[in-house]
Amino acid sequence: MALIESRGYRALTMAALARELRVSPSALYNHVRAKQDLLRWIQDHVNEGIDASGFATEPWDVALERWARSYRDAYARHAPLVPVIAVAPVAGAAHTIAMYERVAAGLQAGGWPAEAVIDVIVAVESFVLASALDATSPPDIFDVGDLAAQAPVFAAAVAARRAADPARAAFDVGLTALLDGLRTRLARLQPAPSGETSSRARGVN
Amino acid sequence: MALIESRGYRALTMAALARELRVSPSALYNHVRAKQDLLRWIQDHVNEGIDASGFATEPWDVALERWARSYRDAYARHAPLVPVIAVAPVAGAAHTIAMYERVAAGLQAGGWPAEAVIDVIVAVESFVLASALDATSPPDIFDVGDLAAQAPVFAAAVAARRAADPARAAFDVGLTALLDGLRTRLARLQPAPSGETSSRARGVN
DNA sequence: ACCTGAACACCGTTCAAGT
DNA sequence: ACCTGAACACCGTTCAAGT
Repeated sequence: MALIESRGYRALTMAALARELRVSPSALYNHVRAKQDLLRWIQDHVNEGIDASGFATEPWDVALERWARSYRDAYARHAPLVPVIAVAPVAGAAHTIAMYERVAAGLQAGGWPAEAVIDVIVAVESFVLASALDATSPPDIFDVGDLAAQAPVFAAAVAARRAADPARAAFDVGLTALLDGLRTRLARLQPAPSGETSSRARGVN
Repeated sequence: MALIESRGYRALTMAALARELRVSPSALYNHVRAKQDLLRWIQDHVNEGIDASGFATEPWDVALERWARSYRDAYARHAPLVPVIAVAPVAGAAHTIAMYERVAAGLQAGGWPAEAVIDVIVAVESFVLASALDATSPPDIFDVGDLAAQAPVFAAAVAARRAADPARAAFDVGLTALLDGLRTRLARLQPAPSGETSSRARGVN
């Protein structure tokens, strides 16, 4: 059905979708209560393609990094869904729930206490989703224009930033820092494990 | 002019604004090229209220934390602007540029190299904006409904999460980790300073 | 159970015409 | 320079009527 959004989200209108399916717009409301339902359906489909496989085999931090990168790349291609996700409840979205189950199980196996698991997921997810949005922003977004004189340090910093993919560079800085900080937090949360370093601790399973 | 959005963003329609100003809708287009202009104007106004004062007096990490908290709280009250910010160029928005100037100057004075400053800002800002969006999400967003059997670990983790303000708890976890990781990165970037600890280093000015 | 066709209540925006 | 009024080209959604 909705495999046909190859023409961007701005064109994803109920009338256009109906035309694609050679059906009248009102017919869609036999399969969907509102457009919001359709977007949640697409979201669940996108989430099915996110790589959460590492949580079954790798240390939690390695798996979390792989998941975060896969998550960001997926939503960089589906940026208009980002504001939807923030509000849409997860109930009924089977693939989405399956993804969260893998992440939660991996974190808990890695030593995170149950009451902290969701906070970690939400924190990483927040950073990931906004970074996906950032990846779609115009490259000249930080050009100060004729106000450069009032912001010399900022303008110079913008000019000094010449990475091939600035949005990815910022994502890398943030993700690395976030993971590093989470490792530190977990290490403080639990007594030092025997033998392994804390960043590689698998915990019980 | 636009001090009158006390009735929420869903009601912020060109027609409603025109009615508020006792003017016809088409008259607005003498002051604004499109609705997007209006939203950027409001954004600049919101940014004026964000606390970036710490960068002139405090160590960079203390100032960054204060800025991030103030930033999140402001946009938790203006969540519909978040998707706009991600795309809207900064040019012409005087207060927004002034804010970035303070942040950039503070980071550079704290020892961050010019070419890394924007990446740090973008990373923190991404996390902040998505957390603001998250703060407006319904509290039952993670209820798995009738799929609980397929996601036992996740469902248990959701149940174990009983903070008074879950969104703020996740924000705290993420911000603390992010700042911690950034301190570590800066310490690795520069040779150990004399006398002070790296987290308190002010650098040159 | 699923469709059509007409209609409704909106959107943002343009443009000729006025003062 | 700034306004009005009418119009345009859309939106998502509802609902009676058909098969």
